Amino acid sequence: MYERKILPYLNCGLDLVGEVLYGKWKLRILWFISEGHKRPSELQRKIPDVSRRVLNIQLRELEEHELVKRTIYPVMPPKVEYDLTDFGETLIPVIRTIGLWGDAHEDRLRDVILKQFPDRVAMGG
Amino acid sequence: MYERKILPYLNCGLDLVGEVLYGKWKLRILWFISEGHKRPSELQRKIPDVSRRVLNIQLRELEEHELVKRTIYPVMPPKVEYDLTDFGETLIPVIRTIGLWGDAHEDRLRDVILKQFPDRVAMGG
DNA sequence: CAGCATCCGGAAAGATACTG
DNA sequence: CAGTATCTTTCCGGATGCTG
Repeated sequence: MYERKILPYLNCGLDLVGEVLYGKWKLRILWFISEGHKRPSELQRKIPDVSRRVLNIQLRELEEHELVKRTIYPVMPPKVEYDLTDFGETLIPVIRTIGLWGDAHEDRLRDVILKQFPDRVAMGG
Repeated sequence: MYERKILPYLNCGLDLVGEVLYGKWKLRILWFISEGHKRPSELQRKIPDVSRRVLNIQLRELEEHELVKRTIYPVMPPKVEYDLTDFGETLIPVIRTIGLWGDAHEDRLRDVILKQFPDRVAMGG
């Protein structure tokens, strides 16, 4: 597990949110789990660009931040499911707001992001 | 200027937002600028934990993403002001939503974040 | 005051191989 | 299927010093 550096700057809600949402895939992970409990393999299928290792790390962090909870079924083969906690549920409207803005401005966002990489391809991952 | 790696995964609004908001201080920078145009030195006074170099870099990125615009006054000593663009303005309600959630859950957030660092101090930056 | 150049430490994320 | 351990790359963010 990575250890984030000391955080003396956490003096406003914005920074605190930034802390728990820090991580390249967390928004999408939370979003998918919000659809209903998900198994790790499902999440990876939904987010194929993330490696299993990083997926696990970010799930662990979300778990430590009490946004998701993990249920382990003692069966063979192993089965694990992730759900949102009640706390995590409260975050979903926020993520939804973010996603809606992103969707509403998708074309422009793609433009301004990709103009930095004129030689690179965006889609087709 | 940093160059982010190739981005084949940008296939939903959530990812796109993550891309333009990626950066430790961008939420707060945008938030402060949304109060009205700000000079770099003002921003640094408001966010003392950020170095001038990083502040400039993130301002540049926000500028490239067309969320803020920079006005240079040809005077001596130099004077520069940052404002939100119209595009940037549309993001403010989103940031506000994020901040409100963070404020509403400030205590709990501080708990879950800091329990990872039992030996460290949170405030007083 | 505004901003850039250079150097640098360390965290985030990726690749691979392995265990239960 | 779920998860960890190790190694490596990328690159974010910080410190300092210089220019206009």
